Amino acid sequence: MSLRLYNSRTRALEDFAPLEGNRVRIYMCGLTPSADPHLGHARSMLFFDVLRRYLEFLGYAVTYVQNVTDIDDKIIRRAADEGVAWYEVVEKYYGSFVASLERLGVRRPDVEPRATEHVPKIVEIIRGLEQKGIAYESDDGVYYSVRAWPKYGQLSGRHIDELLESVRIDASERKRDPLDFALWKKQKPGEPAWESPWGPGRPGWHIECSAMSWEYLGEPFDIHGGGLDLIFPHHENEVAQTEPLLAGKPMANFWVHTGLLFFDGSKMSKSLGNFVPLDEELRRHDPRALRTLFLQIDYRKQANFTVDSISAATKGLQRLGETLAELARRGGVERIDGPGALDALRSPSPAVEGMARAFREALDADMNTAGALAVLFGWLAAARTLEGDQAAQAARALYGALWILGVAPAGDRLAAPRVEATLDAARAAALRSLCERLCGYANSGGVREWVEAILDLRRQARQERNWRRSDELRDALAGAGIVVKDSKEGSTWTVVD
RNA sequence: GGCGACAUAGCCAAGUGGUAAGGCAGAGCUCUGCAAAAGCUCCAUCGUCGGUUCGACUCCGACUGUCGCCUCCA
Repeated sequence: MSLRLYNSRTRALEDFAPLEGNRVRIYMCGLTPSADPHLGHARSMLFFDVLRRYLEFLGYAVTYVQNVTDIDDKIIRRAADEGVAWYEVVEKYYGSFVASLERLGVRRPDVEPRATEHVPKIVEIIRGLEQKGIAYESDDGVYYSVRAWPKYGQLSGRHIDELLESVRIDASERKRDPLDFALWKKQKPGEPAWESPWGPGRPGWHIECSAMSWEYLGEPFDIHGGGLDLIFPHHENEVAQTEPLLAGKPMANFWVHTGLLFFDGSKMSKSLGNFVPLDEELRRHDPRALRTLFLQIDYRKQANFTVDSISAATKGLQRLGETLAELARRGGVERIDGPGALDALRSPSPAVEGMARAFREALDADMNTAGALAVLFGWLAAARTLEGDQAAQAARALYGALWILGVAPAGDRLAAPRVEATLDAARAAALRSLCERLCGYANSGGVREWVEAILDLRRQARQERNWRRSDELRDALAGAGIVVKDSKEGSTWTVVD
């Protein structure tokens, strides 16, 4: 029983094993921060976050590198448009990206290297290619000679002659072959530049990933990831730049590509402009629900995002959380965060053995997260019958599973209903005056106190079996955005969105 | 034009050569003063047409449809 992953390099499902000992080295193509990131970016990062967690669960020591391509044509253009420096553009959009990923529970990479900080390594690689006769200098830059590398096109399944038919020839570029691409771009007036043997300039797109993966992971490394749209030309060119210097070894053992995300039927992309910025999307929806939604879709498939699909994920996740809370309560288990939750899943007790095995089998099968989630849901009914120590084991194992998927409930959900007010100012004010009217006063405590004060009145009414009064109070609260639910243990309430 | 992916119930969506996971919605029931929540139960024969096979949703072919890459893109 082991992890099998689809390898784009070989176009086959393969058993995964590290190249070296227990260490798994992953390089993920991150962002070129020239515009607001969107949900599609999040999808890729989310998947690799789960892959990373699962590899850790399996006992591997994972090194995860995700680059920032912090200089390119679009960043320069954007800076000009906004009248700011190129690095301010980078800080703005990358900062927003990082903040959004944090909300999504995506762990920070071990290293987030930037292209502009790795010019020496970039130069070194270009030098090496020059020596092999694969790179050449021209008036405006240093180019990669596509025809000098026989394997060009292998990764993405292209043929040079076919590519040639549809290539767009940019007359401004001085290259020998239309398919050649820039390794180094010589400085033009007003552009930022770094020193190099070819004079001031900047790295071309692609070379930064060759340089930084090599720098931090060594060559070859285990897994190279990215969105499917990067396979050509980006990944193809990375391979072409790196492998001539590796004496026949592949740059990365596994290439893992995530499917693209669509919004109302067409691809989300910066150039099409048909997307909602990620940070805005995260204000509208529960980040964990977004995670769940993506986990319910095969990572390699195209996925169409619609607003409706998110509510289904939200509800399902809630049920999972409710059962977990119940198991934790019965078993007397505190919230377990992080890798500490994994032991119960690694060596499961009899009560959770079946679930643990099925859960792993699903993830072993090319990270079938949808299947893994289905295992959890399917197990819920059986789990609810557990008591005492068995409930404790079940709770721990479920914590572990949810940690791998990154959708473990927030701690406060388990302890008590969410009471911290997320009410907007208008509704909070309405609530305050409601409290004043009903109770004759409103202390300065805030939403929580006001709701509790009103609920006290209602409890009284219920004790007196004054159902009419009770319902009036419930309706009044509902009018202010507070939903009350009664159970045998008492009333709970939540703020409605 | 070249290359490729996908097509499963109202929606989202796993999966396998031997008679279809799961989530949401919907229906019934339990609980409840009522409501909500929660729980239990029910709810598809897998785009079309051929072929291979004892047997196909799963393999092959054709067709139709949707989408992607070939240009910046997770």
